[in-house]
Amino acid sequence: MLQEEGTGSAPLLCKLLFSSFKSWDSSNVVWDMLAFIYSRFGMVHDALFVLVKMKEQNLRPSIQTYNSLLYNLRHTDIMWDVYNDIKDSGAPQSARTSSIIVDGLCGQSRFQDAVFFLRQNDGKEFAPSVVSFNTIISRSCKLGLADVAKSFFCMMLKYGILPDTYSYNILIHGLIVAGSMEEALELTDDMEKQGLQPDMVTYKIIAKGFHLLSLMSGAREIIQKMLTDEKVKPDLVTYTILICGHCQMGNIEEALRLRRDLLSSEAVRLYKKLRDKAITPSVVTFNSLIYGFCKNRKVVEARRLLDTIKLHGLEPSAVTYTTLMNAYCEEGNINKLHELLLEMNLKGIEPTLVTYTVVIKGLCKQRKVEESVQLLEDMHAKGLAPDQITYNTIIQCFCKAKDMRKAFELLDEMLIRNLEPTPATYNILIDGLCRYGDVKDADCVLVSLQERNISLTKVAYTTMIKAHCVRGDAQRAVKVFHQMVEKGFEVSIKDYSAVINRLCKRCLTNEAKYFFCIMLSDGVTPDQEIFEMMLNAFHRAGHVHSVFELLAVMIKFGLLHD
DNA sequence: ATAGGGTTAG
Repeated sequence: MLQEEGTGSAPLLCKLLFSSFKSWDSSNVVWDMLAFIYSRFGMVHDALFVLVKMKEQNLRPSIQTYNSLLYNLRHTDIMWDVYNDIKDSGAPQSARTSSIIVDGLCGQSRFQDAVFFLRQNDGKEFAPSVVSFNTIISRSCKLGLADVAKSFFCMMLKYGILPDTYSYNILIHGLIVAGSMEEALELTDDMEKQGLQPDMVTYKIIAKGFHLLSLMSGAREIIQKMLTDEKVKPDLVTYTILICGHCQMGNIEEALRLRRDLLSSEAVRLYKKLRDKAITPSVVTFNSLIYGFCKNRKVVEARRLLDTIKLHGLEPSAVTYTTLMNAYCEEGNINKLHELLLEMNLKGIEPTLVTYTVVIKGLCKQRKVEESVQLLEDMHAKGLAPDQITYNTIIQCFCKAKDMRKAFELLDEMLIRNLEPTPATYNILIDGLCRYGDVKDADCVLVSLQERNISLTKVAYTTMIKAHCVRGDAQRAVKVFHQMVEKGFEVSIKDYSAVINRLCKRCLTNEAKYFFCIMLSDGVTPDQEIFEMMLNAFHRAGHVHSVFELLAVMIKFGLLHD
C-alpha cells in the first residue's frame, strides 16, 4: 500500500493511524512498522516524518527501524541526527548500528572519522564487531592502502575479535591487488591454520590473482585444489578465468582442451540428473575463446565461434562483435568489419565505447579521418563518452596525415573535456612532430611536459633519441639519453646499441664514436654486436685508422679472437 | 549488513 501511495504520503497515513488506532494496544508496533517500511522502500523523508509523530506520542521506534533508516542515510549528515536519536531514546544499540556508521563514514571518504568512531566504541557496551572491522579493512584496500588494511587486521586481533572468512578474503584480495601474491598465499595458509577453510570466494580471488600475473600454472593448481576440496567445485567463472588466461597467452590448444572438459565446463551431469544445474559455457567464455583465436590470427575459426554461440542458444554480445571487428580491422578487412556492425545494428545490440573505438580505428586505417571525427561527435551526441584510447586513435591518424595542428586541437579537446591524456597520447604527438613536424617542437613539448611533472614513459625519450639520431645530432641524442637515465628509467646495453646502430647505418661515424665514448664513460661494457656494427661502418666510410683504433679497444675487452 | 567473479579497443 505504501508503495502505491508513494512519497509524501506519510502525513495522511499518520493522520489515519492517529484517529483510528489511538486506543489500540499494539499502536507502538503499528507505528514502528509504518516507519520501518517507509525506510525499507527508500522513502526516507516519510520515515523521518513518522518518527517525529512517534516522538510526539512518546512511542519508541525499534532498533531495526533505526538501523534501516541509518543505513539509508549513511552517506549524509542526517545519519548523525538518527544516531543521536538512537542514543537519546535509550534504544539498545546493536553491533549493526556501529558497523553502519563505520560504513557510512568510509563512504563519505571520512576515513579518519571512521577509525576514530571505531576506537571510541572500544570497551563500551558495543565493542566494534567483526563486521565493522571488515568494512574498514575493505575500504582501506579499495583506497590502495594494503598496509593500513593489515594494521586494522592486527588491531582486530588485539581487540580479541577473531577474523572470519570475510576478513581473510577481503585482505587476501587487497594484498593481491597491491601486488603481494606471496603474502596473500601466506595469509591463506594462516587462514587454514586458524581452522577457517578457504571458500569459493577465496579460491576465485587467488585464481584471478594468478591470471593477472599471467601465472596460469598457479591458476591451474588452484583449480586442482578445488577439485580435491569436497565443499567447493570449480564453476563456470573459475574455468573462464583459466580459459581467458590461456587465450591471452596465446595458448589456444590448452584453452580448447579445458572447454571440452567443461562440455563433457556437462554431458555426464545431464545424464545423471536432467534438472541438475549444469555448467554451460557463457557468452563470456566464448568471447575469451574468440579473442584467443583472433590473437593467433585465426579469424576464420573465431568467426565460426560466433555461429557456435548461436547454436548454443546464446546471444552474441557487443563484446563478441567488437572482438571480431577488431580482428578484421587488424587484417585490413574493413568490409567485414562493417558487415558485422550492420548485423549488430539489425540485432539491436547497442555498440559500446569500445565498438565505436574499433570502428574509428578501421576508418583511420583507411585514412578517413573526417569520418572518424564525425563518429567522435556521434558518440558525444549519444552520451557515450569517448575515452583516451578513442582520442589517441584519432590523434595518431591526424599525425599520419601530417596535420599536427588538428592533432594538437584534439589534445586540447581532451583537456577541456577533463580527460587526462595518457603517456601514449604524448608518445604519439612527440613521434608525430619528429616525423612530420619539427624535431625542435618535439623537444619543446618534452621539456614542457617534464616541467609540468607529467608522467611519461620511456617511449617518449626513446622516440626523441631516435629522431635526433636520424638527423645525425648525436649531442642532443646524448642529452635526452641522460635525461632518460636521470628520470630513473632502466637502461640496458640494448638502448646504447640502438643509438649506435642508427648512427652507423647513416655512416655518421664520428657521431657513433662519440656515443661509444659516452657509453664507456657510463661504465657500460660494449658487446660483440656493437663492435661489429661500428667496424662495418668504419670500413664502409674508409676510416682505416678508426678500424685499428677500435680493434685495439676490442683486444682490451678481450673480444677479439684471431 | 561486511568479501570475489570472468570478455573487447591504443
